[in-house]
Amino acid sequence: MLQYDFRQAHLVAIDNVVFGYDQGQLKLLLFERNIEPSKGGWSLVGGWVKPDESVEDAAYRVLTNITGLSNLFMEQVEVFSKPDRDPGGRVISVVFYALIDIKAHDHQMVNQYGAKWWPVNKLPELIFDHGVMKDAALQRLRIKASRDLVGRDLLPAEFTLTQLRNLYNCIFMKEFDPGNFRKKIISLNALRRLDKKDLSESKKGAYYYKFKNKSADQFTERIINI
Amino acid sequence: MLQYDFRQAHLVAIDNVVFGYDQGQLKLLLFERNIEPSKGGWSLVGGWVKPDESVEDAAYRVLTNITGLSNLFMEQVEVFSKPDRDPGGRVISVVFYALIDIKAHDHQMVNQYGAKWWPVNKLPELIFDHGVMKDAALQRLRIKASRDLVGRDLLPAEFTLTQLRNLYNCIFMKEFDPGNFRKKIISLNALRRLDKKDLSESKKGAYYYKFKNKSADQFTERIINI
DNA sequence: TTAACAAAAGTAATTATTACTTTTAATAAT
DNA sequence: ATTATTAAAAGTAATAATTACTTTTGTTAA
Repeated sequence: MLQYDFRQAHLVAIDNVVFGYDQGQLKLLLFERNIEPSKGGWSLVGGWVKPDESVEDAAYRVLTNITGLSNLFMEQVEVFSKPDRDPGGRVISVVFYALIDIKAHDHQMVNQYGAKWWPVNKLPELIFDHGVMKDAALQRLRIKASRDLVGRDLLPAEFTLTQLRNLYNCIFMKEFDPGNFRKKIISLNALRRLDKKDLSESKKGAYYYKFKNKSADQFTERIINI
Repeated sequence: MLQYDFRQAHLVAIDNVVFGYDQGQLKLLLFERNIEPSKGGWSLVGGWVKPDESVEDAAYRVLTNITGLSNLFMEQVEVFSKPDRDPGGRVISVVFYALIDIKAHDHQMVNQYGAKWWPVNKLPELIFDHGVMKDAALQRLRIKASRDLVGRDLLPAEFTLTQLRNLYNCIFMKEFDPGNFRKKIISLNALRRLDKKDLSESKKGAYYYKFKNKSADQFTERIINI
């Protein structure tokens, strides 16, 4: 166990880019930092990696502690390790992104930690390199969403194709053609249409859909061309 | 500098998946490990991350030391951090992949370190989780090669379209149609045809091509559909 | 009863992909 | 010299996917 040289050890942290979707907007969960350096600035959802856990376990632990949610979708993004990236000291940070249903998580716990949901296109100034981390995570989310339907973790269980399209509009920051988007999504055969309509947005009403089953949102086929 | 808790520090290493191309084959540079654990097994090109360098700097330093090459193309793949991944102790490893011209590097230095080039489809048993690391790196190489022409770092300066196609065949482990591949590559407008032919493979001879300029292999357009 | 509205369906033009066939330019054999 | 041989290079036609639209539908509110 001790044949390796432990003199050159590093502090390793994780930072989670937590995406949520609410009121037609893609949002990010941010913390108001209450310790120096950069006290008062806004940061991603971070924490230390413990000696006997993987970085994945650390990222998951930190996020479930705050949101009260389990079975979160999380994916590794990239390591940030410039020696001066954190003015408080040399910290290597592994970035993850997570997708969560804003309605489902424990708001009280989030509030108690001083966290707040911000629309991705109206973010406050982020500390350190967290802005770059967010950009990298969004790019990874786009790659994910270009191959798999990402609605399951962000939308309520029952949703309209218009809602799904709006989520994709937010993720890719462009307007998808309603007819073509509908055609493509239905061709994937991953959603089941319910005999129930949302009448709040139009006179005709839009059918509610739900995901068929757990594995049906994993495609090999491309949904969005990026 | 000392407001962070340095009691829970980690050993951080890098492992490079070094791809080369030679004699029509995609190859991997591997080391015969001369320390326990797994002495005698084959490993990726690894090294420790020093206190005041980024993981990118560490990966680059390790590889230039061994090959004598500079200006290497390298890209971060993923962090491997399961507590028991290395039986010698808890080591967090950041994996990179690199593309190098086998003909151009310092063979003597490579040999002196006990390294050897192995065809990717005839690899020896790799130590620890290095096999998984290799798979992840190959997948990243495919994503890269699906958007950018990757020949520049792997092929000699002048090459035929048949050679380039064979490289892509190796990377994607499938046979691309000669006519369609040619059509696609030429349409990218990234190569310049020389008034010179390679007559070793056919009676007619195949024109040599070279890359136009440094930035011409960065496309937004898709080359290969994955 | 009708106007209004977005949902949902349909369409036609364009572009990209695929699976081929034909022609070409050189060498080697006759 | 002529011809056979070879893979390179060019060409083609069918199919599939994408795009930019138009039309129809079902429901509510005026």
